[in-house]
Amino acid sequence: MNTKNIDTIKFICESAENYIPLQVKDNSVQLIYLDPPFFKQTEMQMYCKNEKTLYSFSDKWDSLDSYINFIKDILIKCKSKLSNHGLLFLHCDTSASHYLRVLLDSIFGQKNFLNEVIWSYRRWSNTSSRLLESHQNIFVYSKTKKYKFNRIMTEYSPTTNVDQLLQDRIRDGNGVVKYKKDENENIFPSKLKNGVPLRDVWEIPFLNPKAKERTGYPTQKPIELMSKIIKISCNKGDFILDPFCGSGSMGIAAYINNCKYLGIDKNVDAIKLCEKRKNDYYISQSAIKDGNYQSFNNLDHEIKNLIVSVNAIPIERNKGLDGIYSSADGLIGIRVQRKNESISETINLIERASKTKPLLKKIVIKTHDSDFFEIVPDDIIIIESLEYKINNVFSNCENDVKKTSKKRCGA
Amino acid sequence: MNTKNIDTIKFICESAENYIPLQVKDNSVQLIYLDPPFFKQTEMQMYCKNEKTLYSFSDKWDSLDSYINFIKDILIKCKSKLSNHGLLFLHCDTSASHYLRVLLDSIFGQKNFLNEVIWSYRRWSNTSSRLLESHQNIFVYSKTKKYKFNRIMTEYSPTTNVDQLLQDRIRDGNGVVKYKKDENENIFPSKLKNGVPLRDVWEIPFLNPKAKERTGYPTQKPIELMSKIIKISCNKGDFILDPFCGSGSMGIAAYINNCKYLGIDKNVDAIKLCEKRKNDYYISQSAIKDGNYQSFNNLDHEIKNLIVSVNAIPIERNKGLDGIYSSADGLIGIRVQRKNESISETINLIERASKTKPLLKKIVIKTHDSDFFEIVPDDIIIIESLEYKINNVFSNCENDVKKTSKKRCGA
DNA sequence: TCCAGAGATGAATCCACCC
DNA sequence: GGGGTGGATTCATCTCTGG
Repeated sequence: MNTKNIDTIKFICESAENYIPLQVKDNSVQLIYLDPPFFKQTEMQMYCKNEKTLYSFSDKWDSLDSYINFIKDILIKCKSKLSNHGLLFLHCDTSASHYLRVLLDSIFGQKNFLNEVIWSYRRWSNTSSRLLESHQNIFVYSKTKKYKFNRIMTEYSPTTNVDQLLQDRIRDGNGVVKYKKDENENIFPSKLKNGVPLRDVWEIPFLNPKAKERTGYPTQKPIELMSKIIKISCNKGDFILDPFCGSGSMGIAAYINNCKYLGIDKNVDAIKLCEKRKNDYYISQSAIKDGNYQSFNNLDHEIKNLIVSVNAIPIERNKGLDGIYSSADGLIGIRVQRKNESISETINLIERASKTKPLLKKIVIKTHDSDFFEIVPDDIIIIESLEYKINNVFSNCENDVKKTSKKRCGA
Repeated sequence: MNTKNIDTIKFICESAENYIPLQVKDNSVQLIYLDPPFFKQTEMQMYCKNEKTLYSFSDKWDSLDSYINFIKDILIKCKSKLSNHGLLFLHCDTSASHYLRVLLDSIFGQKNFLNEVIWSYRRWSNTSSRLLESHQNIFVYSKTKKYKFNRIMTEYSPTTNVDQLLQDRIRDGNGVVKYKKDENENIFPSKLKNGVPLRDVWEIPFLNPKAKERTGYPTQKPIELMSKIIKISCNKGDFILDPFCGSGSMGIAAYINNCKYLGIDKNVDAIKLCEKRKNDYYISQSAIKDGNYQSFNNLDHEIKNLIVSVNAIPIERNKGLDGIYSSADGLIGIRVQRKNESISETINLIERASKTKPLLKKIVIKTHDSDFFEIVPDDIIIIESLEYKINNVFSNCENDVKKTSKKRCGA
């Protein structure tokens, strides 16, 4: 039984600063999500082939002041619409986050600051003379101290001590925490724990350029991120206001989470896109996050260590290839012989994997004795692993000693 | 040969704002790391059982203004000491990060902002009606555009397509990137690859209350974090200034990374602790070894891995001996040739170290070419390291090619 | 000094191909 | 045919060069 109602998701083409004061009821909004231009001082644009549309908006400003004043106006108008139980999320990045938060402090009060959420992601990149920017900031403020905040629990860290979860604890006379026991040294099972509270750093994949979820709108946010914000702040039926709705990701998330929603954007193309998406949306599954992708597990720890120790690049995605060594004169492929693999199998695997690859040579690292490969191809070089060689020294020494003692016996 | 010198690590008990203008030379500092009170409006304290000392400092302020003015004074004094190539790192948390960054903008200029580093960690805590705070912010500014920034490369994502790393690409007429091919559809091998630039979000474990590295000082920072900051901004011998040195973690990291260092703190107990930590070689050693800090001491780590991987016992405190293998019939010593060590030095070292030890054989692992040792003692076995052999594969290839072309010439 | 345009780059998704 | 494997692609960043 689908209780969702698409009619509670609305998109309006208007200026937020004009529309909100007139059309939204005071104190009626549970969640305000603001994703304004970030003060990048550039024109944001992207051509969408499917739609044959050039989506664009301007993020160029005369000055920081004019940008801040623009946001200030909207924030003040938003505040009066926010319910006393409601939360406001302002999404920005390092470009102007500090000025925006000073502004938020002045409008909502320092005491109503709740969190700085860090949306952290890994993304394609290029070398640069600074660190690769791979996070955005989301500030969370409430209007009053009576705000609603859904506690979301996450899984325990793998290093958590099991006893902590299973046994009740108590403070002894000296204030030291001990496991609680009765006079017969029986432990007390603890009340059911339900996990660790949600952190303020969120690792959520950035929308990949090839992701189906992509609409072609610049700065599109992942639905997974929007959904997390809703889960914290809203129950079913709550009203969400999104004054810079862009491609409408928050609207889709609102629909999924059974919330009412109003998205506003002054860009006609954006609103057209939102309406289209409302009827036909797609959420990409992150293959790497789900751990479904077997090919990523090719390298176990030992082999990866070995590859890294010789300054080669580990390759996790290809079956017959463990690493690439990048020398001044060309690229060399490496494969390490596996435990249950004969050397001829190893050679076959790397040969197959590198058939189409411009590798100058291929190195096979022999880790143990197995069969003898009579015809080793020209471009294959077999090298014995250090472990293999040292172990051989050890066993040879032992043989020597045995020989010696035999002689002694014989003498 | 140990080039580290503990005398270049200095701790001073003084007020930074008084000491710095008088005692530090203008434009002389490569890295200024500031870890001031965070404006928590509370007394920070922690009782250390071992030392029987209550470490504490006040983070209470009359007003935000008085806090900001205090920091402003220090920042201005620091700026004049910073070299034109230098970097300043200001460590803070959400309490006042925005006001601090506005201040930094005003002193260093918006254009000299480089990064906001997010130090992200998992931490135990009770549930609360907000998200669990689990990050701190570090702002990076330069004094001029001529700053020095060491590019640190990290591993490629496991999902990266190998072909991308192996083949050259080119933009076609429509600006679309394609693999480069000649008229015969032959691909072009790509240039040397060296990884992905370091991100601005750093996942580094928080010092848990039981960690050996813990000194008992509140707000103590992990050496791994300090070391990363140094690696970005400093070369060997560079000068680091730390006006709020606290427990002295940056000093230890400076020592590990061969940098000169001046730490200042007005708290007597803090400076006493720093001095103790500096002289207690064991503490700093354990800090390096116990925390999975592969990054500081790659060689040590690699060698230890190697020793363990062949089921030998690593020897930590002996100059000439890295490991001992215990065979049924006797003991075998192992030493790995160090970077600045000739093979004869390596052999001499292990010979000297094992003079009084009942070793059946000694294994020397050759990592690079140096001198040729004509008379190798009977009980020494020289084995080439994997990295050495892989490096040599290529020069052998080149020799082959040369031989072939010689033949061709001759023909 | 600043801007425009070209060149490089890699995460990870989609999808073609192969057994 | 279906599941696994890997090839090609997209595009937001950064660098560099020339006007």
